[in-house]
Amino acid sequence: MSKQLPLAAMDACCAPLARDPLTAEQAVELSQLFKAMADPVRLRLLSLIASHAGGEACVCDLTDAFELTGPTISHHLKVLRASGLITGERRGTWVYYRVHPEVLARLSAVLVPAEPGVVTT
Amino acid sequence: MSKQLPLAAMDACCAPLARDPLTAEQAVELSQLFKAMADPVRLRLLSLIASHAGGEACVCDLTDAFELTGPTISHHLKVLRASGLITGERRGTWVYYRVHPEVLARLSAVLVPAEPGVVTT
DNA sequence: GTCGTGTTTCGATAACTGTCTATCCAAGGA
DNA sequence: TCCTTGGATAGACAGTTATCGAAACACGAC
Repeated sequence: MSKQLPLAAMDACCAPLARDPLTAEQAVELSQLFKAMADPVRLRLLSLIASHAGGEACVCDLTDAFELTGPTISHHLKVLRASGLITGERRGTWVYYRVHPEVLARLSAVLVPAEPGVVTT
Repeated sequence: MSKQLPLAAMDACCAPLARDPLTAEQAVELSQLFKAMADPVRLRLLSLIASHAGGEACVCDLTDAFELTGPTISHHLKVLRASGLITGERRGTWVYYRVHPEVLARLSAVLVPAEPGVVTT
């Protein structure tokens, strides 16, 4: 895409939390992602985008789902974008957002608890 | 340590973010969990506890891993406890913490991205 | 070019968060 | 009993964040 995501998202650690202690660096990177999701509005935005048909949604769809002003929605989208969770692309009048599945997958993998049966390769 | 976890953690939604849009309620519950993890220190604490031999760690081990004062560590542990991610138990002189694997598993499941094979149109 | 719709940025304010010091409680040993 | 150690609580401070209204910007239609 363009110039978003110069950052932590892709370098975030992979080993599950419960297998090895996080380094301070990994913890900082991960915490930035979690912080981006630590807001009900942003979680719903993320979910709306991720679950939208075609894998993308325009801001006009998103603002209708909330009782918040446009600027506020834009702010939350910016936070999500800065964290690398989503990307935005302008096509004509509207801006379309889509999620970065790899980042979600990575977070999901990190949170997998230590199951006695699970042997990681 | 009486009864922590009277709350959201166990009711938090299960369907992956990317499959169905979160309701406002689900988003609030999930955001509380993510907020608890949206801090490098708390992430490392969680990781230290989860990855510790026996599945539990005492506070004395945890404080040594940081350059923070005892009360600060205690504060972060309290946040994690209040969110339902960990439980603490006093045994004699020391307090031992362990994670709630179900909560981690649930979060992990929620973050699983939409699988390319499962197309919802 | 101008106009209108949609989106972002700016500036301000209120609320929240992380950290500290000081203090207090619980358990164990002299 | 008193004293020491491990851990939690209380209160305060600085830095950050969420939200808004107003203004500015980008694009398409005309």
